Amino acid sequence: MTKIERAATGRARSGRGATASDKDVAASAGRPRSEEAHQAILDATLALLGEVGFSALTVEGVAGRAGVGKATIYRRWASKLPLVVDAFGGLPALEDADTGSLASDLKVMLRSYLELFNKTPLAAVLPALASERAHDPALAELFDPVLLQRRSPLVQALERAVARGEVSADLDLDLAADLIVGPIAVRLFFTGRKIQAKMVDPMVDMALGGIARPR
Amino acid sequence: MTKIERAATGRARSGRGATASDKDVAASAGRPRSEEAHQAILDATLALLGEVGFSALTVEGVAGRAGVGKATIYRRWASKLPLVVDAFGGLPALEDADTGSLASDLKVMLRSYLELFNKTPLAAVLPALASERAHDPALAELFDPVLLQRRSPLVQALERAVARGEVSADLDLDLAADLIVGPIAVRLFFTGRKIQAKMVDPMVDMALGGIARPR
Amino acid sequence: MTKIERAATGRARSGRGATASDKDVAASAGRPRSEEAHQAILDATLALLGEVGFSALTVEGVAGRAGVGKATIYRRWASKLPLVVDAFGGLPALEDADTGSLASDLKVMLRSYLELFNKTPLAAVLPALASERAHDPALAELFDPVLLQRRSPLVQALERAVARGEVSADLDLDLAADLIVGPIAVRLFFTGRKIQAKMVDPMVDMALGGIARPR
Amino acid sequence: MTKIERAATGRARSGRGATASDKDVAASAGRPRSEEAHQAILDATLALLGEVGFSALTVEGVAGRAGVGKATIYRRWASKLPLVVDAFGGLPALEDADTGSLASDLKVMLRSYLELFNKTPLAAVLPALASERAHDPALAELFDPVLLQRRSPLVQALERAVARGEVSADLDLDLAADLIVGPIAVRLFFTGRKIQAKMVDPMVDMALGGIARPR
DNA sequence: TCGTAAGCGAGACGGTACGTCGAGTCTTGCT
DNA sequence: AGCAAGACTCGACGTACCGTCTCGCTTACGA
Repeated sequence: MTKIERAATGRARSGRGATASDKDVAASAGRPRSEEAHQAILDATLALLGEVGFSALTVEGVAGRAGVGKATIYRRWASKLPLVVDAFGGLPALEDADTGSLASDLKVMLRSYLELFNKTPLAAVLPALASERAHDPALAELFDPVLLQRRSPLVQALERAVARGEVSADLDLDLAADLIVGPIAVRLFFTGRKIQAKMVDPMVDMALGGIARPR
Repeated sequence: MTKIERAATGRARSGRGATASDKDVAASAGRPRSEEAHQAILDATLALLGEVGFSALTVEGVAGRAGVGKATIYRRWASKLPLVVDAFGGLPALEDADTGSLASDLKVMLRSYLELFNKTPLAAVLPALASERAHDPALAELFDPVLLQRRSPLVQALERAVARGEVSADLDLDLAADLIVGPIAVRLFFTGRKIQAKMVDPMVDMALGGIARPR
Repeated sequence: MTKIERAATGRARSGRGATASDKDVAASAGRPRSEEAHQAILDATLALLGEVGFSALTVEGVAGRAGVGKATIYRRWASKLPLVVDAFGGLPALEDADTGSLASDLKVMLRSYLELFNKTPLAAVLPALASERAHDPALAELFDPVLLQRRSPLVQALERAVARGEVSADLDLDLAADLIVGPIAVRLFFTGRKIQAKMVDPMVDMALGGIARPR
Repeated sequence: MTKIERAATGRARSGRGATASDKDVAASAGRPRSEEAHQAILDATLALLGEVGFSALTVEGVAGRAGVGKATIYRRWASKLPLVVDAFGGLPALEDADTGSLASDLKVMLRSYLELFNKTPLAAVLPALASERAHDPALAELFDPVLLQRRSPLVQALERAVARGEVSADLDLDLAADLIVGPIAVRLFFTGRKIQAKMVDPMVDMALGGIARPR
């Protein structure tokens, strides 16, 4: 009732006759959720992920660190998993680089991405979420689009290479993307050592040139 | 550690022949540990890993399923992590195949390995352990040798290919191995779909031939 | 306190006549408190007291039942205790009866009071408030005058009996009142059974005549 | 366990020596419950009842004070109510006194009982339990027998008085008992003042002699 | 007649306690 | 000394209310 009136007013104001796209519906009864608390929670989550890792992360700990009641967290996220997915989604992703050649695009992108692994809890979060994904379809639904979006610059670089004729037009781009990041994933998951920036060139070169000696 | 204990116990029980000189003296006062219980615990662990996944696996549950007291588990493993590592170590690994060509070696090996993912909790366990590894150096120490050993057939196949001249002698074999299994790892960790056997050929071909169109 | 406010508001709304001199000045800026909400809250409180009892009574529940925001309750009462005291104060009390003899006065009064126990949440509220009273002096201050007022018809009946010469002039009337209602209190607090109306006569007779056989 | 103790006591009292049929079989699998913890919990409960009262008593507080985990409390009592009933049952009760006359029996008994009100949390616990009793039949079942047993010395004193001819043989002893303790109950529940020892004599005298002036 | 100040329902806020669960340890009596 | 059973302390879980605090709104008064 009130809601309808308000929505109507809003629409009237924006003077866009039938604009179906009104997103701000549903609007508020009661006190609105605190954007401040929201951010404090995500920040605390990332901080603690970096400090104690995923499995030792407790909702209670996040609440304490964020200066927030537990209920305020549970009002927004059903459990620590979607919370971590959301926090993870806020971390920087692959940054596209368009240098004119596939090899150098990839090298620039991967090198700067590797830096993120050393600056953010990314390395701790990724395997943990991957692990939970398997047994929790609801998590998969949250997690997958985030992942997809994060690797899209990689696919774009490959598409540019196709356009340039650097790679064959009937290449399976998805598989190619997996091949490029594969070694990083393997070493991230199964190795303690930090992955060194100088590994990027051999990785990219081998992925592009292949293992087998060209006859 | 656990393996050593098991080996020692096993030896003590079975062969009395050469034993006097053995170093595993100290041996038994009191009742020896039950090999039966040991195996029941590992079996229950694998069964539950498959059913509920790693994060919902509880020591209490394992004890119940194995018909064993909790203390009997803690007497052998310090916590659920080394227990799972041990159980994981009991799963079948890559099986070497020597067919005369690198491509077909790899295809045979990967195809049969993919089958294991569908038959065992491997797919559930690997990412979970990888995730814990990061924040638990003690776990890394247990886990890494197991991993290394499991991929050794892959490296051997590559070494044979070097010997045959199929690949260049100065190839970084470790990196090559990562490149080959990379796409599988990526899809295992970040995808819900089971990896299909028919993906193996394109994967191996792309890894061997490279992404870039040979000029 | 609350009563004073209510009275003041009521007067302010209706009569404008004699008001200038009234002390309840300061009066209104802004919207006056809703008498409707006030009553809805008290009604909801009594209803819920009857349904779920005192300890399961929540302010949130009262607000919900009364169709009122929590703040509207806290604006009027500091907590659920004074609220319940107020609600309790609205329940009917002992009703004086002047029949000419102490015995029959008491029997009439107690009989009709017992009926209230079966029709109102009185039986649930009294022990609860008594229990809180002990550790909450502020509550005592609210509660005691209400109690005193409620039993005054009893004392008046006794005073009439003194005047008539039915009882000795130097009788401790307060103690006598306690003796009369004592058995009801004991049974109310420590017994599940409803107190039956037919118990009233023996109770009063025994209180008046005493336990000991007159020699 | 408490039940067992009570049953045991009962049996011992009824002195049926040879009950071979001991029901407490079932006996031990696993570690037996710690009698030490049991007592520590009851002690902590009584201490806290005295300090903060019933409604501010928390299970968490009891656990902390007793140096015990919460689960250890919940393993024995379903909630704080039965716990408090049990603790209450451990408090001293009316102590029988046989002086040869009803009046002096009662005066001695009540006087020493009043002392308990000042030394134990009795005064805080009784109204609280009475209040909860109403809406919790399970509690009533625990609470009633304890109450009954606690007032039995009073009934016994009355029975002796009947035997002696001090009171009429067809007196309703239960009602008489209620009349005697009635004033104490009323003042306990509805008055802040401690009940003074010197009130005992007038109370007993009025209960025995009656309110009405003997004609 | 209109501004303004308080009241209104709604519901989020930081907290505290709830009752449950599992971790890892300890204590039974038995083997 | 190992075994199954199960109680132990501890600490996190997710829920429910507490009493307080915005929200956007209504409502009456006094300028």
